[in-house]
Amino acid sequence: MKPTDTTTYRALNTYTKLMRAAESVTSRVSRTMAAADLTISQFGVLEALLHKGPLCQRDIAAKILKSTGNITLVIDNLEKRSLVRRERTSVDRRYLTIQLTGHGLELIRQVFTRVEAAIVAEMQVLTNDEQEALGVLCKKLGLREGRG
Amino acid sequence: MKPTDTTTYRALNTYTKLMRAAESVTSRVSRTMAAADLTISQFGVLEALLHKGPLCQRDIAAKILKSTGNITLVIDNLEKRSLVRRERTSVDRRYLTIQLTGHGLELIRQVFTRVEAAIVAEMQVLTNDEQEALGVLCKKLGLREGRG
DNA sequence: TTCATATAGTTTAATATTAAACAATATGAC
DNA sequence: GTCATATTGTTTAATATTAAACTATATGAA
Repeated sequence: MKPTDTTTYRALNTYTKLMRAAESVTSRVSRTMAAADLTISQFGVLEALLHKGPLCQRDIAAKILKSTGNITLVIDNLEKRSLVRRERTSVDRRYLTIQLTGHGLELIRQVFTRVEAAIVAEMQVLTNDEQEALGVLCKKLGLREGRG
Repeated sequence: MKPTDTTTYRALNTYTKLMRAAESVTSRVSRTMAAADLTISQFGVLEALLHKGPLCQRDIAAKILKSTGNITLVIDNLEKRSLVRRERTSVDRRYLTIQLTGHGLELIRQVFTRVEAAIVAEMQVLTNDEQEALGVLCKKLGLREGRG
């Protein structure tokens, strides 16, 4: 094999394994969300609100890496279930502040606890050092430019 | 922090970085596919056919981790563009063998070359050893049971 | 043979997702 | 103030995705 081929081969292999791992872990962890009738996006929004407090839709979109159009729909659906509520900001009337309702807070606390446990369980196949190492490597890959 | 908290904290951190890295890399690499008017799924199907030869839809579904219903649609769309064709197997008439057309083969070869280059570029932020290490860690995470 | 069961692929209904066009509001130059 | 430009969120149209019900075919036991 020429050096270029080796390089390509290694890169493709690593890429494939990264993608498989992410999809595999996501699909298992998301079952916990589905059990509470939450999609991954819905969980992402509620979790952002739980840990960051009230946010405008644009910030939520940036946090969960979805389009603002999509966030409008996700919030619509959460609002129908009274898990969040929209509040127009008085300072800048373009903004909507999204807040958890009491019911929403209660739900996301419960579900987050279970999702957290699922994630911990997933990561237990790696030692502490391996987890740290994986984190460092992933961070390097994520650092490049571009949406995402 | 109690030991349990440290464990949880580390697991959540690693999980988040893994997801971010995967989404980030995917979103950049998929631009190369979009430039050829291929979705990630369409590219996945064509690439599977390129490297594994003709496959039935069930095997394709397993390969790209999508439902068989979805594969039906993806193949429909590729067939409309004359990139693949369906052929009923004579041995077992339930199976459809999906084959690349000449046009499809030509396209996926070109696009795969560009996607490959994009992936190599992404991975160049890591040294060879880091890529190998990442591959090993990801493989461990992907090995658990369950869909995906 | 016949019937129960399994498997491949399709269809349907519900939902998710995006890009792009749009409305409402804000900001800043003049 | 006024107008050009930015920004926030919504809508629309096109597509993607899944689960579940369904059709057609195959397999194997009695």
